[in-house]
Amino acid sequence: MTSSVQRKRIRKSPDDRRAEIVEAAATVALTEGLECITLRRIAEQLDVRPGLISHYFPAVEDLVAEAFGSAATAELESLLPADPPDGSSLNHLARFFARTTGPAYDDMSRLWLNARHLSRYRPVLRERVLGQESLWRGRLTGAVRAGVERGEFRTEDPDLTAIRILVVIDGLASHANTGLGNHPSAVIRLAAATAERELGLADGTLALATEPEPATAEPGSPTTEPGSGTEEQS
Amino acid sequence: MTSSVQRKRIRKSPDDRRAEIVEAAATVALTEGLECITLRRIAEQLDVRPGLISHYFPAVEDLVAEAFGSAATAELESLLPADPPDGSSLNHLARFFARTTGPAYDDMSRLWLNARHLSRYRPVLRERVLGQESLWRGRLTGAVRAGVERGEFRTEDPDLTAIRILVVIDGLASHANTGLGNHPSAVIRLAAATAERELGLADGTLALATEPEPATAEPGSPTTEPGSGTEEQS
DNA sequence: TTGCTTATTGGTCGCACACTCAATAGCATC
DNA sequence: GATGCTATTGAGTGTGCGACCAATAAGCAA
Repeated sequence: MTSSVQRKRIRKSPDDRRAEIVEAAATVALTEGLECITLRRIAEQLDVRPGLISHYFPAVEDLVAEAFGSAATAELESLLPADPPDGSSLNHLARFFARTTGPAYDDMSRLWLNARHLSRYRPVLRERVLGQESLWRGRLTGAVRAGVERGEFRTEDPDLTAIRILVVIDGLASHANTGLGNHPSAVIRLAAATAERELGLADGTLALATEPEPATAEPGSPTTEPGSGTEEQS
Repeated sequence: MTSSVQRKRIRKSPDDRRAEIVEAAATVALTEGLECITLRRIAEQLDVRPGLISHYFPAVEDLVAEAFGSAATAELESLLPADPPDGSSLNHLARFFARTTGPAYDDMSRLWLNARHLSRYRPVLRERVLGQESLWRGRLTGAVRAGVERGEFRTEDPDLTAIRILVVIDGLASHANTGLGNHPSAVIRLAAATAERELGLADGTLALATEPEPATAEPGSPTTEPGSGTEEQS
């Protein structure tokens, strides 16, 4: 299935090539899993030879960690932008929950699950996971704190509140590979409900505000590959 | 480094041998991970040849699923015995939380994480995981319902309550491979606190009742972790 | 003791993996 | 157009995996 004969080798700058490799690996990580990031698989995707991947990443584990970091960072940026758009904090969080509990987040749930398990064997990846965890927690804490300062939320400890919300999200994400659709809506809403309770909001507040949005220039992200369908694992 | 020379082959009944294989696989699953269940690894552990494992489990995936099921069932049985001991429902649950949030449960947390991820690629395992999930949920629901009937707990929907508790436990277990020790006690207590809120109990009710126990022949869990005391950084 | 069933072995095959390194060729520079 | 740097290739190493199967021997029954 490679693109026929290898006609001409294309020579790129190390920076470009490296970025290209990481991007390809991140895509594979999201769609097929971190253990599918192999020299052969990534090389095939980029139509180069496996040796080239080795050249840029002498140890595959480093590429795996980099791929996870890249995918997670990108997701967080689209999920909870560093500079909160002018809308209310409530809308900001509502959009966060709409996304994290919807099917659009399934790949990311799977990736977190994947990374957390693989961390058991891969120290470099584990460090990345820890870094991303504190990044996500910090970002959510910031969003909560901003809402508190605006008078929209009410909580004693924004940090603990963020942790409580994330624990619920992680708990729900645990089932990404086993039973997505069979959850009753009361379960799917668990994360938002937790946030509402923690932040002193009325029930359903964080669920309804998703649609009346002034369109913050966030169309379908171009990085999301729906297809591929090929899944194998020996 | 096998136990010296293969002196004499020992012939066992198929049932015994099969049980022995599953038990060994379950041990490996708990201590090293499900992907370490290989023909060679299990054969080495039992001091037999790999071919023998293949003979009893022509497809390794079946052994992996069986090993997970075996380990999970055993754990559940010790965690929430089917026939609740004569003690109060509150004690029953308190012991459950003491165990699930303590380090004694780390291996099991890792195993669940492992199995849930691996379910992505292994259909047979996925079915087992789904089965165990409903088993655990059912058992916890039963414990909750028993407490409600005794007048010790108060909840509208025991099933939903059980799910909410399990989601928190799963969320906490997500971090089994990436720093469980650095959680502040408020986080470790999250599961019990959720149960207390759900069941209409006062704060700390499910944490204190662990020590004044009439000794129900429950070895192995004297580690009443009051808190790891480590600070956290956001 | 002898014979027979079958649990167990030993060996082999094909595959996928990470990693290494000398040889090659793209391309910017002169 | 020639030159030199180096990004890229091709070929090969060794390991571990699941799966397969004919040969072997353990231990029960006759």
